[in-house]
Amino acid sequence: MHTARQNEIIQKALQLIDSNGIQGLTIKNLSKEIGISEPAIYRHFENKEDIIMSILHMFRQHSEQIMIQVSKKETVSEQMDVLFEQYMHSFQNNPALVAVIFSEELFRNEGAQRELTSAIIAKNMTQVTKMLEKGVQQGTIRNDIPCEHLAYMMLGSLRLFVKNWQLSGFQFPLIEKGRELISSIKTLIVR
Amino acid sequence: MHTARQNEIIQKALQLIDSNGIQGLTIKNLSKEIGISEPAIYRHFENKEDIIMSILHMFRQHSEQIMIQVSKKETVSEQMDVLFEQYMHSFQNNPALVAVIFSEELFRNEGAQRELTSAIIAKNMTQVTKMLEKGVQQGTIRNDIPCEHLAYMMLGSLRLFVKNWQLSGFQFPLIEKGRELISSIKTLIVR
DNA sequence: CAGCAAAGTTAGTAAACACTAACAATTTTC
DNA sequence: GAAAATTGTTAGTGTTTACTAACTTTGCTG
Repeated sequence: MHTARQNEIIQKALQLIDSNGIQGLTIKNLSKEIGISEPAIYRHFENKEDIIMSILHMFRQHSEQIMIQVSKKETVSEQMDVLFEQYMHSFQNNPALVAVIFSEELFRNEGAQRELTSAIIAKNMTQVTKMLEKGVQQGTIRNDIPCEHLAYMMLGSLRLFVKNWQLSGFQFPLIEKGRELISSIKTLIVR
Repeated sequence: MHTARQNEIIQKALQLIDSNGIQGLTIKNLSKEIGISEPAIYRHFENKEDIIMSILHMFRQHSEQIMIQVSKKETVSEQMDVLFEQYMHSFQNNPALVAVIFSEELFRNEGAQRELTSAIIAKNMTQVTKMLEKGVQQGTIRNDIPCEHLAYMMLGSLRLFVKNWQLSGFQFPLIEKGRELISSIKTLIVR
């Protein structure tokens, strides 16, 4: 789908956003980071909007990949483990990705960015909610609380947790602490 | 502390960020919104950075005010109610505030912004964690889960919930649905 | 190895950006 | 009600922004 250079540009763009926010993503910074001239960027992407949309598409694809892995597991308990584990590994391997899970805040300009962003989040919430509902049906998840609320807690705490990891300057072991967090969540909602 | 015009500028700046992200906050937009010329802005704030810092200070003060209200309640259960209730009312009255609770994503430029932002979030987490720990000591909060994890769930779900409200275009009744969410959380962690 | 497409360059554009200088109106103060 | 401070204006600064035109280098292909 993308050439090597295009992937390089997407990755560097992500890192620029990660370290300086959306305002850090300029064509100048990007070309400097990669080591080519500004106009060379336009040999690979039509415009800046195109780069941002590619970042969002990449993240969506990434999320979908995780959900595929999740759906391979049979019990909801295992699915929750895989969901967390996969996300934690993604962030560990590519810390710049943390910037994108909060993309709602970043990409509020263009209509297209906005819509894609909303869609990704909504899909995430829906999928997790459905996963939990299946658990309720199977009798493995407690049934006295709306699954939407459980999904808020799962995804909300995951997001805040990862954000704190970033704000701390990646000071604590993400995967290890992440396992402890999901374990706590499971204690609360698995029966 | 601030003059009427300064407060007006802060509020409009907040609204600009809310509707178009941090990139929507320009002196031109701001002056247009208020109905004065660009240089007139500089009669009230030294520079743009100054405006942004004032937004953050306002939000910090706002949060502190809420925590004061919270600390007036005796039981942790009541404190949780007040915490949620106060935040929900704040967002209901001033939806633009939603943009600021995710300020970590917005203000990643300057060192000063970054630090203040991190400090606000860290303080929030610490205060809620301590509140829950007191509950554990009093025997009202379950003691089989680290309070830090409970704080992640409380604040994380609150954030994601409010964000969804914003993304939905304020379609659902925030306060009502918020009460349901905190009720669910309490079912899980109050014993 | 000629031909050609892909990927790079330098030099430039217009628009937007934060901000300033100089002056004018308005309001406050004594 | 004059002096002074405050708050506004118009016109401009230099810098940064995304992006383009025109030309050159690189690397692959028949």
